[in-house]
Amino acid sequence: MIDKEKPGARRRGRPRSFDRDEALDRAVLVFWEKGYEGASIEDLRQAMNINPPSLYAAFGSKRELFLAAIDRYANTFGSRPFGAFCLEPDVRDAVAKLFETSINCATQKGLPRGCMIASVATVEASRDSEVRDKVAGIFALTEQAIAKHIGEAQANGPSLCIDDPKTLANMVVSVIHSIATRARSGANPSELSKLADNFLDVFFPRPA
Amino acid sequence: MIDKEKPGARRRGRPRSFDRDEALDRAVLVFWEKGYEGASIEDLRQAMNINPPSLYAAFGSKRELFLAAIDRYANTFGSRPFGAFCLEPDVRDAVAKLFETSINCATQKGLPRGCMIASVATVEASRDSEVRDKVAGIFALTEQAIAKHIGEAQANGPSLCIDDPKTLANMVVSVIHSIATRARSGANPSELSKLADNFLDVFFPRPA
DNA sequence: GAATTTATTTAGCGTTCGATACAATAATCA
DNA sequence: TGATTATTGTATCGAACGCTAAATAAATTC
Repeated sequence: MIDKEKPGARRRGRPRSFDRDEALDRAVLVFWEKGYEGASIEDLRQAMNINPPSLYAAFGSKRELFLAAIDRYANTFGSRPFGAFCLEPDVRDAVAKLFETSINCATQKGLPRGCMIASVATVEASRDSEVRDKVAGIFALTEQAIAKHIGEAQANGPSLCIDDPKTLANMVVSVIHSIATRARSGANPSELSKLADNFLDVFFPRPA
Repeated sequence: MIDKEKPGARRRGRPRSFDRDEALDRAVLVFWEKGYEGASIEDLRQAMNINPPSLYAAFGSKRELFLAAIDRYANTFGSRPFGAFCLEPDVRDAVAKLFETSINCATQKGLPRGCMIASVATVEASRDSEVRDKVAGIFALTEQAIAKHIGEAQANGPSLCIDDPKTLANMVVSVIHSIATRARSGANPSELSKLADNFLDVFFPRPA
């Protein structure tokens, strides 16, 4: 199922008239907004601006398109908060930035609410073990990466109230889960920021 | 749309051959497992053990059945953790019990994973404002009720690291959101218990 | 008992679902 | 240039979708 497409070396046959990743980005938005079952092939092909045969030739099936869309989301929207997080050397600043960008992503105007993985894919995880393993893997990887950065930053900064980076990362991801859930159900950014600030004050208490 | 059925006073016409709430309980399980769009009328009527006309006569439409199922879930499975929470006079014990029962409910064998509201209804909240308002209302009510009990218990117990009950309740609900999300994606009870314990230690630090 | 009311069973409505057959098109390969 | 290979647009396919018409059954009302 791995696309061995090499950008440089041209392949035989009529070339594809659309960019695969660009079409996948459009599909991500549809799944993110409507959920897996709620998104029809007609919805998807319209957003992707292609016909069904092109969709099936490029992605195999609706389910495979969804699996690809999960990965695509993880590598685009999903990784933005983590990118911002890694740019901050101070642990508290980093987590604050992680929360802030997560809130922005989950409530951005013109985009679906919440998180495509935590909010949408998780529902399908109940019936599809491949989706479940993918989601669990993404959660685990994210948590590990956050723990790693926390551990590194911790070595160069002041001691924290939670000494184990893995434990702290686990809690930080939990907050993000709630941000996604609340954003999807209509919470506005200011509520979510207050939630994030409260957690920050508990995890990283300012010296009084 | 309110069912004015009075249990005592018999109504005219042929009586319903099934119990409405019992059928609704079966529908809850189907929606909880498969999601709104993933659950077909055929799935539902089979689980409810009735024919389509009976389903539509009793509940109106698939969407109205779903809305009724959300309320039903909130009043059955959804309220169990809160019930256990309220029975504990000590705040820390109460929150611990809340987490424990939430984990049990979200990972119980023979039942769907996660939370029907946080995991399933939230996805539909994106497209259906009535679902969104319902979910947001349930979240808000739960949080208020938790805050109230915390406030009352706080008056009779030791002071907490977070003085504002509303803030603490907000955080507690956030942890439950993550429990639901993780359980749906395959996390086992012991992982979730560790998560809960870590939060408890932060919210309610034991005197060292 | 006859009329009325409501729920049930059976069968199937029109629509949309995910997915494809087919012929035309556009590239590479020999 | 002709053969080969892959993608395209058009037009659907059979199945499943949400839902309902019609006739029958079981209760109350008069």
